[in-house]
Amino acid sequence: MRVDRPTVACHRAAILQAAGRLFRRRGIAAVPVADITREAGLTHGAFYGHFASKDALAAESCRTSLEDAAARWAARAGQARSLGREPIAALIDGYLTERHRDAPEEGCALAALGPEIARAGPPLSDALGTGVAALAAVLEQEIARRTPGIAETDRVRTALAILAALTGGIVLARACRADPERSRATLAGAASLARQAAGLTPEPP
Amino acid sequence: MRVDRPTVACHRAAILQAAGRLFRRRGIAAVPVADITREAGLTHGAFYGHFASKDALAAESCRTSLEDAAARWAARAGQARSLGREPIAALIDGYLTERHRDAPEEGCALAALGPEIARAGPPLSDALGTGVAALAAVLEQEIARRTPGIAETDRVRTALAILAALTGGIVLARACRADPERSRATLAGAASLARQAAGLTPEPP
DNA sequence: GTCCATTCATGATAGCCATCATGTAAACCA
DNA sequence: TGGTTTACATGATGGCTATCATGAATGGAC
Repeated sequence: MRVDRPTVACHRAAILQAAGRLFRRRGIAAVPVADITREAGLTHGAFYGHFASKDALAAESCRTSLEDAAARWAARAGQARSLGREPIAALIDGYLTERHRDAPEEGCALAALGPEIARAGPPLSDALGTGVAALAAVLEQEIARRTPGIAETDRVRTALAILAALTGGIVLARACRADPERSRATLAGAASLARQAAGLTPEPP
Repeated sequence: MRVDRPTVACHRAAILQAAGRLFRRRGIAAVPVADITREAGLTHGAFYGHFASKDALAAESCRTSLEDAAARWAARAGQARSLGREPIAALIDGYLTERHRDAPEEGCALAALGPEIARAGPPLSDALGTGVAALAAVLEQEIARRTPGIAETDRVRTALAILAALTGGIVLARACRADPERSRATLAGAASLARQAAGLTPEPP
């Protein structure tokens, strides 16, 4: 049974979205193609009409997941600014939450899949590099806005330091999730750290 | 062919060490049991005499990898102190290196396998939690030594913040390894951040 | 020195999974 | 509206891998 053109685009998008969620929750290697298509409302046979291989899907999924995240970051920063709040603090507080820790399928692909993707070959790992650059660019822009005369070296380093604190905070909070108090302390500690890196006060509740 | 008792212990240790290296380089799911035993100088048939399952091996490997790392941290801190150097700075500088970034098989299991292990079931993920606690304990002890009157809450939070910066720094540096300059900037930025968290000066060449 | 338990190697077994082959029905085009 | 193309479903296929079964040979206890 054939379907019309818009539906085809819909199916492709559904596969991509299902893959993004399943990969982030269970890891790329642990998710069979059939699970992805089932989640998208199709069967495994439909897959290879939309993507050349599971690897190709993983690369595209990684790219779009991180680009979407960067777009959300930019939107959140803009919204914070229009409400008179500090944009970088808004990004930090939105990232280092228990909700993000507990729902990797809706969260950052860098924190959920960074090591697995970094080990992979160039098609996949390149997508990760591009995505990291996009996230860092959002932070750099906010840093430049806040400190107009900052040297490029410092701006880049600061953005990457914040990103490292965010990523590490979630990875570590997930790693010690069996000890809820320690896990919460991790989120709080990493948030203070990221604020310090950004030149903000450690605590603003 | 049977072997004597010390050799049996040797074989078991060789499997454990080979597993630790291969898991950290390629990921747990991506390493077949046969590769591990071959690296240990045996064949796949020998495996189940030493470990109940691949999962059991992974859990023990995770535990010993992280406990060894904690012991190395403690040793490095002690050595730094006896040389008149700041122990926490020595740990930070020893961790956030290009060598560590490029040789995950010799490095920290938390940075290499954190997300994969955190997704796993209790036997494995518990080992990760225990290991994180051991690493954090080393940092806490050094923090207490440097700031004797520090409140426990602050000590725990600071230790976890440093650990998050270290972990995130390596994960991020590996994620953008295709851009060497950015990757180096990540290591430098994360190191400054970790020093700040520890209350040290950002830069001591 | 003999016998038995044990350790390892070789060789199944069985399940999972990525990918391909085929058929069908509907969409698109003239 | 009829023919062709296309998207999907069903059903192989082949490779990989965890685990088990068997056998040989040696260490260790008496």
